[in-house]
Amino acid sequence: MTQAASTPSTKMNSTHRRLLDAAVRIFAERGFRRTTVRAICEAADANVAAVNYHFGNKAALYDAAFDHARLRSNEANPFVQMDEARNFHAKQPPERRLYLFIRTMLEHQFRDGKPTDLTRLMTHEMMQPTPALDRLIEVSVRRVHANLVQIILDLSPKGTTDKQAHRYAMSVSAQCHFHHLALPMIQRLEPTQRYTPKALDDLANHIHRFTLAAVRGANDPV
Amino acid sequence: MTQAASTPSTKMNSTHRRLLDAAVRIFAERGFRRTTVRAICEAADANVAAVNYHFGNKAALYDAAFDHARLRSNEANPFVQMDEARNFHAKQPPERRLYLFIRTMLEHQFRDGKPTDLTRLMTHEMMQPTPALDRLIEVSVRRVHANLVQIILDLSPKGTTDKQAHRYAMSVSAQCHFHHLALPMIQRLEPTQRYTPKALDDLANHIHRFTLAAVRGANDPV
DNA sequence: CCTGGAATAAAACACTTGTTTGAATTATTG
DNA sequence: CAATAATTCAAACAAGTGTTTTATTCCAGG
Repeated sequence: MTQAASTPSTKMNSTHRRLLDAAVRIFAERGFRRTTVRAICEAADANVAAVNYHFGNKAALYDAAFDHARLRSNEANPFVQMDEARNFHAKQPPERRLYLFIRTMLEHQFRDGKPTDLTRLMTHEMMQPTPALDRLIEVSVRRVHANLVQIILDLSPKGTTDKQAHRYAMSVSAQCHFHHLALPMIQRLEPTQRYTPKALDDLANHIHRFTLAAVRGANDPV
Repeated sequence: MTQAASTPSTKMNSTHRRLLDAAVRIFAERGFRRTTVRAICEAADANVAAVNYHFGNKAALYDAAFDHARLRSNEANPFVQMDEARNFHAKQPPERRLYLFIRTMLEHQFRDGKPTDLTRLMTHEMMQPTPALDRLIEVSVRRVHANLVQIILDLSPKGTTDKQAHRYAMSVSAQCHFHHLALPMIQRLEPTQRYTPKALDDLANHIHRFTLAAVRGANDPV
């Protein structure tokens, strides 16, 4: 019989985990449609039937891989869970919180100079959304966005509306996400561009200053 | 025999053009991998063999469709060719040129409230680049980016380096492109968000003010 | 050791999909 | 009109792919 899908990670079979790891990596690389279960099984050193035995089918494996990537990413760097970061830094001035937000976001997206598996999976979801995207948004994106809006509100003049703050938040998110969303274009436009820790630092500083000047400058009258 | 690939548009066969139109639409919708030549032929009311007869194979049809979309887009709105817009507005003050740049970019990307076919094709290229991306960049993106950098330089204080201007330009492009690159996420985060002409107008104004305040504000010391 | 279920493996199945073939049809041209 | 080329079409091919089947191996618990 097929193994239960929600088996706790502790009693996971070895091939179960190997399949999951390979799936994350290859799905992130090629997206759902372009990856074959045979490629995953080969990478996981497992038989072709293993996917259906352990997960039911390819789609279920994809969902499991997405969740696995999200959990693994949070384990690797719990600080990156934005809602915790918010509490952690609640006492800091909003300028500082904005910087930490930007910096954390960028570090979450790039690792060893290239987008993380989770980031790549999410980017693929932008092109062909699946239920995994809805889950990710409800579980993480919505709270992160709310935190950003709050930071913006905290450093905006009184009377700033939620709608205005939302727009500013979008401009910040845009600057943070653009670099992985448009990576192929950026790389071709500026081949020397790198995403080393140092470069991410510079980038975070740029976005921070850019945003701070904008928010402190003119206010949208609308 | 197969029809020459570079047949001038004037003597294009009828099914040739129908295939191209259908290809643009469906490739834009689903990307290269997920669209089948059968789907295209059905939409074009042509036989399955028509693709190979008129274009050689699926990949060549894709390339042709990409070029077709680019040319058609330029024909539909020649003002949108940024390098022409630059000459056209060379006499305007840089603030005005920045606004026109942003506005034109947004209008180029959204049509009737949703991304244009060319924009969708380009977004797919972000996920799985093909030679079509390199062509697009050399033929259009590079010049557009250079124009933006020049605008930034024109409204920055003296002593602003190209590297700084490049960073500012990236922040502007990010804000312009984010809305179609991350559309599925934005729609789920803010379901009321629309991209009507009026909304694009507001958005352009926001990005314009945001950027202007940032550029006029602090300068990156790096 | 024996046994029964869990896990793995090899093979095959059913279906999709890009491509080709070869005949039929239509258009062009001398 | 005749003939030659261009185009369309139905059918089939070959390769790839998700999934299933069936048999075999592995391995705890009796």
